[in-house]
Amino acid sequence: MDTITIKDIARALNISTSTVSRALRDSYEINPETKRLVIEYAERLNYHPNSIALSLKENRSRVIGVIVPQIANNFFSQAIDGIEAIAYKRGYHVIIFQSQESYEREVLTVQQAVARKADGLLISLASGTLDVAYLRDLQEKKLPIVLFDRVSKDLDTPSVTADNFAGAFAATEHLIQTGRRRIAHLTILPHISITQERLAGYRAALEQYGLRYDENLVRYAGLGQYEVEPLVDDLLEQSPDAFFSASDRLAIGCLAALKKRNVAIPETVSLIGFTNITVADLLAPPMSTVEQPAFEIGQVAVDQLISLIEGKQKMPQPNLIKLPTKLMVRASSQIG
Amino acid sequence: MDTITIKDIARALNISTSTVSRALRDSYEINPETKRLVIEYAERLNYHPNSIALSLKENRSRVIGVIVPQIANNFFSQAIDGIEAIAYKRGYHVIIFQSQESYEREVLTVQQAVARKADGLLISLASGTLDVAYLRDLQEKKLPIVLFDRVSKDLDTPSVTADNFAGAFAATEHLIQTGRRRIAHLTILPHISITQERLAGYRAALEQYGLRYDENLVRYAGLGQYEVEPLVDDLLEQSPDAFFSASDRLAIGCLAALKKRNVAIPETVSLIGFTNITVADLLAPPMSTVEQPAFEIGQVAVDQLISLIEGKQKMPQPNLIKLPTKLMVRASSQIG
DNA sequence: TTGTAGGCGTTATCAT
DNA sequence: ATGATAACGCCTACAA
Repeated sequence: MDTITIKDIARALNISTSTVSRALRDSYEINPETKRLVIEYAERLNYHPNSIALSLKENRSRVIGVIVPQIANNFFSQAIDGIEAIAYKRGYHVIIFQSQESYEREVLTVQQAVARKADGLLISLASGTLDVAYLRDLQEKKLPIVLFDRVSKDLDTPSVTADNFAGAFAATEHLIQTGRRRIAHLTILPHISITQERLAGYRAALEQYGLRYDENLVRYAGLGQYEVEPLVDDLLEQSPDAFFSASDRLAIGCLAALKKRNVAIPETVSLIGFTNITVADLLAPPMSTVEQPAFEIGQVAVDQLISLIEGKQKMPQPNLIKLPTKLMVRASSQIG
Repeated sequence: MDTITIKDIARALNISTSTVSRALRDSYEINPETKRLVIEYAERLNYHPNSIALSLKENRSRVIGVIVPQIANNFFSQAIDGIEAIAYKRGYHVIIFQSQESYEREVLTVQQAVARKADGLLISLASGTLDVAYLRDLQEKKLPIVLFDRVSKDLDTPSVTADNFAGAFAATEHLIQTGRRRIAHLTILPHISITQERLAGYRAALEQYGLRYDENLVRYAGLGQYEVEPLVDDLLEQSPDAFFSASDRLAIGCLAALKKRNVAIPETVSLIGFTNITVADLLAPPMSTVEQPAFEIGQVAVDQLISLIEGKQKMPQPNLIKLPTKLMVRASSQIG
């Protein structure tokens, strides 16, 4: 694509590039007449400064690298929405990378983001990532990094998540208060941060209400499409009277499995809902949800990152920012 | 972030930057010993060439600008997934922009993408976009552009969509074949390409089966959250015996409205389904779907774009590429 | 086989 | 008020 540069303007107007540059930047030490001439001509030719040249000169790209396990996921696409909205307003653009839940790909894409000279990184860790040493290295090289959603306590950097503990507590408590006693918990990969926080919330609620924690009522689903059904079958053998699922995908899979088996339990299913679609309203019987503020998590995370990048970290922010979840009770019937 | 450059290596090894450059690019005209030295040292320091400097030099960024109405949308996030996957493999990165369904924002973001020196643009038009003249201008300046999903016949450039006509035809035909005669069509904004294609498919199917097209059975929903219910009410006054909805959002909204009103029609609802979630399986009564290949649309579109960028447009490709949809019959009962 | 110089587009510094 | 020059990091003629 042919573009016009400051040189073209200089040549056409028989002045030097420095004058053009100054005129365009509205320097005070320039003849108003020259200024007018330059600006008019530039507008007529639709001149825009070459941001690549600027990046090279200023040694910063105004690009934020975002690394997520996968884009095609309600939670992450909403988070990216929030990220893009704020980044745009503050003069940054967003390059998206997918780690595909793989540690190796994550390392590669982070390298790529660094090679692209991203000014900072916004990362939600892949489920395969157990070791964040490679991020610590980058941090020591002064690369601003902010984690969101899937965070790690092994990296001392601002991290933004939903309050998964409180959300899981509220969900479990709700089920207990409507009379359930054997609450099954269907969740995702055991070692990632959000799973552990949710599990802790679930356990805390059980404990507070004097219910015993039974690990037979907990199942961890991998990433496969067809993993949910057998797990639900497993859990059914424990005769639960409620399900608490840790994600949309699991909740829907769980409901589908129950429906297929014609089991009457789902009246009591609850889940961490990432979306605000009205699907939950449609499901019969209805299901309560815990809504995660995905959009806001993205916004806060990118705000943190830009503060780091621009060295504005004014007040010493708490390192782990937890955004509130919201329990949405769609329907509930007392039992027992 | 402090990075090491070719200069650092040159200084450390007491050679010139050109030698370092050549050694790293594995030039044949270089002393194997020097080469080894340079490469070893570079690896030890984890040297990576500055892609911004490269972009400036080569006058290309290896960045693809993607402009979508919104990211947090099943269809678009799946398409972006496909785009990112292919782009990554071919050495490109993806910068995401949202037009928020607004023409003005679209123009702005396209400008930004151009200012960012994107090598090419992948655009799904905002519903507010009626005039693509500004894109034609860019095209004349040799900027490669590919449209996908929401395309425009006013721009002569490769365009990739689902075969909306065939999909709508199949959906309507399915409903007719199971005995419906008054098929309501709930669709989106009237002027965008996909709406028109779907409407045409709907009409063609009616015609083929000797049913009269009745515009009272068609309603156009805007972008608002709460627009669907009143439209459904409207349609109910026409006593339809089936619904054909043009999107997930509409189908779900429609089902929810029907359920709320305790209307027994939904047994026959069908929709263009963008997702492969099992929600459809859960809904009672079940609903058939027409699946759109969002991921593949993204893949094909970016492939087209990269071909344009790299000037490889070997065979004169057909300008409008339509990818097949798939009718998924979840359940159907004959009536009448 | 290696070094020197120029240029990609821009701006800051130092003249004039 | 304006111009010449150098520099950001890299590559590549051209020279040695």
